[in-house]
Amino acid sequence: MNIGEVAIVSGLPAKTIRYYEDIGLVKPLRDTNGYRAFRTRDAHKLTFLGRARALGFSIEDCRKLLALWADDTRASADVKALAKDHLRAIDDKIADLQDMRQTLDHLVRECAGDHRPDCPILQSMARQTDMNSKASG
Amino acid sequence: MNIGEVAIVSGLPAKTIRYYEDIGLVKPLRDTNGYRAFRTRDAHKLTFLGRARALGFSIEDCRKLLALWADDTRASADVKALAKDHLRAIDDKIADLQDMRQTLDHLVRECAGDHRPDCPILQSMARQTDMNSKASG
DNA sequence: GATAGGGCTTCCCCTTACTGGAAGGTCAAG
DNA sequence: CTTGACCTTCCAGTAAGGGGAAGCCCTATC
Repeated sequence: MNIGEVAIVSGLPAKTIRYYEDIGLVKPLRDTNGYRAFRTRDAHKLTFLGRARALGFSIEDCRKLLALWADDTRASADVKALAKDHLRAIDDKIADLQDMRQTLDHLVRECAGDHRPDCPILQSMARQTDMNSKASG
Repeated sequence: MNIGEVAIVSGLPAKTIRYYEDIGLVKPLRDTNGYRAFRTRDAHKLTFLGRARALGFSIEDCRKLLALWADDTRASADVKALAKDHLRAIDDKIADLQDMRQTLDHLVRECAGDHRPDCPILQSMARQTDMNSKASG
């Protein structure tokens, strides 16, 4: 399979596949003309990578997952630990975003959104703390 | 104020403040020794930037917000529009993360997490579609 | 055989928003 | 005069690719 075909099969852009080769995630063969020659298992690996990335795993996590996948003697506990760590990271991100969301949503609701310059959103971001107002320049 | 002091006052790392000068967000004066000399309004600007960034606004959005903040004739509608766009972007991100979270959480619950190699997490990421299984290498 | 086109190759720069570090100037204290 | 904390600039790197140039390869068509 050439890169174009494996791109269709795996659902990944050719650019991404070349990048994955660069960083050692896949090692396709080469035809005599220099073209990459992907085997079926390379395609499967790329599909795997696409799924793992879609679940938000980092490239380095994907590298570990691939190693576990390839290891018939793996313990599912190791995979689960990776997944749970990632789940926690996702939860943290969601919490951060929800904090932002709440603050911003509140400000948006407070803002009249008319032709006048008065704006609680700007006021909130400009409000100086005591610490700041003490500093004179 | 030197950069160290304004870093404390604004809560931003000195490195970040230099970067903000590089990209034109703040324009501190210079002392004869070459040190940056921040005025009170520079410090306020940096605090504003820190707040806006904490709400997740991009640097380019921050640039627009600063311009609106500086413009006494602004319409609060313009600020509100920016904020609402950003709120939508946040909502999209949260939705994406929650999708990931749900899938991953499901897989984690399915996985025994023991010494055996059988792992629904890996299986899920490795599962080939019909399209894929048709491709032979 | 020449040509057109599409696919493939490598290479380098660009993105976001900084962070780390090296090499060196400046300032106040002892 | 030295020490140490501050400041300066510049270079490189981060995550995960995307864009695009310059050029080779392959097939079809004339």
